[in-house]
Amino acid sequence: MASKKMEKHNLILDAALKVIAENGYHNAQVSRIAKEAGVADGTIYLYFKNKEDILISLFQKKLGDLVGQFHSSIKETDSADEALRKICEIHYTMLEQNVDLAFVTQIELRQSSLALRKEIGLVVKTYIELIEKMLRQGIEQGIFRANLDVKLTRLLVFGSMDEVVTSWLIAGRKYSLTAQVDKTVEFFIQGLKA
Amino acid sequence: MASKKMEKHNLILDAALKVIAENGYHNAQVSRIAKEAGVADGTIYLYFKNKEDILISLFQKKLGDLVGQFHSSIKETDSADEALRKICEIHYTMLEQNVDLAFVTQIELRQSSLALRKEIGLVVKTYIELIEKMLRQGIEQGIFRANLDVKLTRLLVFGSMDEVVTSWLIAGRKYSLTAQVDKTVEFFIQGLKA
Amino acid sequence: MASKKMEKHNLILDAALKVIAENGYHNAQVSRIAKEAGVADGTIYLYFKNKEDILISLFQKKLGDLVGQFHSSIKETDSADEALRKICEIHYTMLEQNVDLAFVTQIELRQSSLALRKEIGLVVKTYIELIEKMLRQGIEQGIFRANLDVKLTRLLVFGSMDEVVTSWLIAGRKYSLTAQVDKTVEFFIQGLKA
Amino acid sequence: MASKKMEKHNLILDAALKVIAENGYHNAQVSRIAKEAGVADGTIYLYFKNKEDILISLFQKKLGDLVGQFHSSIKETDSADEALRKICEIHYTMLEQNVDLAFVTQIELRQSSLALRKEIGLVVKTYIELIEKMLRQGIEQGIFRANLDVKLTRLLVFGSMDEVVTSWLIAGRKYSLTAQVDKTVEFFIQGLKA
DNA sequence: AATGAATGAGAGTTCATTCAT
DNA sequence: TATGAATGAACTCTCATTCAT
Repeated sequence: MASKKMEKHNLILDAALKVIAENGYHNAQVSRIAKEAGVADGTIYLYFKNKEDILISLFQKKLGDLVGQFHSSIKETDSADEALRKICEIHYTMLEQNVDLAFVTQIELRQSSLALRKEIGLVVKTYIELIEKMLRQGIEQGIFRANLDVKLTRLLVFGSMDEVVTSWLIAGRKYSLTAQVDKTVEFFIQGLKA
Repeated sequence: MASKKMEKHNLILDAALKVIAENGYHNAQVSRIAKEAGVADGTIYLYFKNKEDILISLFQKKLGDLVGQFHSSIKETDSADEALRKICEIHYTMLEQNVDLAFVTQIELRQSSLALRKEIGLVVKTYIELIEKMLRQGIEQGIFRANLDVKLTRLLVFGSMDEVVTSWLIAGRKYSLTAQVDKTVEFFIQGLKA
Repeated sequence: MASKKMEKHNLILDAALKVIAENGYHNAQVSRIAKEAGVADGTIYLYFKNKEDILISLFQKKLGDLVGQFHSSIKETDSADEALRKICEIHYTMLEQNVDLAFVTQIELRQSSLALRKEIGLVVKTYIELIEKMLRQGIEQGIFRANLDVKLTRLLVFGSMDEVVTSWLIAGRKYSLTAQVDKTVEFFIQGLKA
Repeated sequence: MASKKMEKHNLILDAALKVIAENGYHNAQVSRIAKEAGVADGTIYLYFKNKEDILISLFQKKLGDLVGQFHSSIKETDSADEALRKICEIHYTMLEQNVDLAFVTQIELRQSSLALRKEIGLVVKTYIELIEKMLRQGIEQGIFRANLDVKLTRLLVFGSMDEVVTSWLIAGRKYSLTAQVDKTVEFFIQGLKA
């Protein structure tokens, strides 16, 4: 029962992801999503409160999955630099492997309503706090500088990776995103200094 | 003649900036901008092709002014680390001093159409190339690592600063953005390493 | 068999009355009535042709009951003025004692479709004919004026009482409706004349 | 200027009256009213806040005109029975001469939303208060019984006439409404008594 | 007999853009 | 140049009804 309900729920979310990725946020009409999912327009509203609810659910689920990946991949026993590498690796790899998701999260959903962007903010916050935790561990482990402002640095780290992904998408995915992990991590750890 | 035309042109752009900052992108109707500018709706179309053209012009002009600031502030003779500091300082200070502009560029205009975002991309690209130039100089001057991937690193640097500004806005501007310059630059130069 | 069928039939009608009284005609969705009756949406359609059929049945049954009351209360041997008093008394008392029914008949069902209002008209007609009969008897008994236009007067009598009930409901039932019987009947019989 | 604006305002109101009278309240779509008025759908919203606003304006204006008729026709010097006759005469005659208006006020607008019905109530109240004033004068003049409950009686008088008009409409306007004035007034004044 | 998930037609409203003045 | 009244396409959501189980 519950699984059957969830099945159609996911069916609609997947359809929404595809439609937004292909047509852009502003051309993702409910009727188009319904058609892509193979259900009637009204059926959408049996599973979602309104259009915004679809988008919020989409973001929460897909990005929640992503954040889940981080949590399950990074062990407490990892050294902070290993953890940092894993974070960057998962971040780049996952989005490279799910281009639709990447487009939707990096480009399309950013055009959305205030309410949606607030929800997005909440999910992103979880991720940013994961980065912060990693930074704190690095300081405790003596691997990272003790005078780091972790609240600021977590933004610098997240913002860097986020910009790299967006730029890769906009430029047309002409190179491997995953191949940028090493250099990105090296920048974080070593900085620019000769 | 031409200057009179430019006067009203600017009048409309300033009105657009104010209206978007106050009401958000999705509530910035042409009629509202016209009212704020003190002209009739139709007059807008004597100076701009369509609504998108207003926004593109707005971004080009305001952000162009900003990029101009960078070019005039940074001298060829600056050492790369001095240049990097200036870049970050101007970036943070200018946006802290122009909150309307900050909101519009960081939050509101990102909800816009593909065409606008492409235009934004062009202006931002100029800035990113300035960062790249600074990085190259640093390498030549032996201040920055020779093995830097400048195409990647320029994104890491820009993305970091961009995220810090956005986060500062969303969080409600509860602290000084300019006060983050030192730690930001130190992160870029020293990295995380203990 | 038949009684079992009627049981659920009535169950649904009672649910409809309650739902309309509580939520108003425009918020009395079939699904809400089904829920109140404790049956599935589809079950409704085993007992009623469509939504309008529920409402028509509701009105016919409930108002039919009311009209039945009149017929059983008024004896052939009553003098016309006694009969008139009984009619008014039952009219006011029954609706005062069944506020839900009063709201539904006086306020909510009047917003309904043409077809329903025609059906309502038929039931009301029976009542109006009862009033007419009473008037004829009064004339025969020499109690009422011989030159009365009974077709017109029955409307004047019904319309008066109907308006009093509606006004009492709209004003918030702040006084006793039954207490208006004496003065109403006196108006009918004596008129305004000093 | 103002008159030009009012012209179109009235144009739309007249179109609404016609469309509602011809198609019924529930088939009076905004697009249909616009077409009847010979304007674009959007133009409607330059003159009215929303659909309900059209209907409220319609009722206020048309019924306001009617109530105005009463006030201008009835002189202070009229004896109460003359005034009563005038009220009934205007009531019946005006609606007989404006069948569209009669249909809309007696039948269609009663199916409308709560907000509209509240507005209708306000206009009707003015009329009912006029009836009350006439009754009070009759008592003062010694023409009407001193023991009349004017608050109740005004409803009896209004309800009677209202029902006669509605019945005349529903029955298909097969007889003259104006011809009912004499007998209606006689009923009010003399009552049923032989 | 009973269920309830699925259907899909239908309508009010906004707002960028035009064009007669 | 400037106006601003008029345009009309486009889209979300509701809910009575159906039908496979």
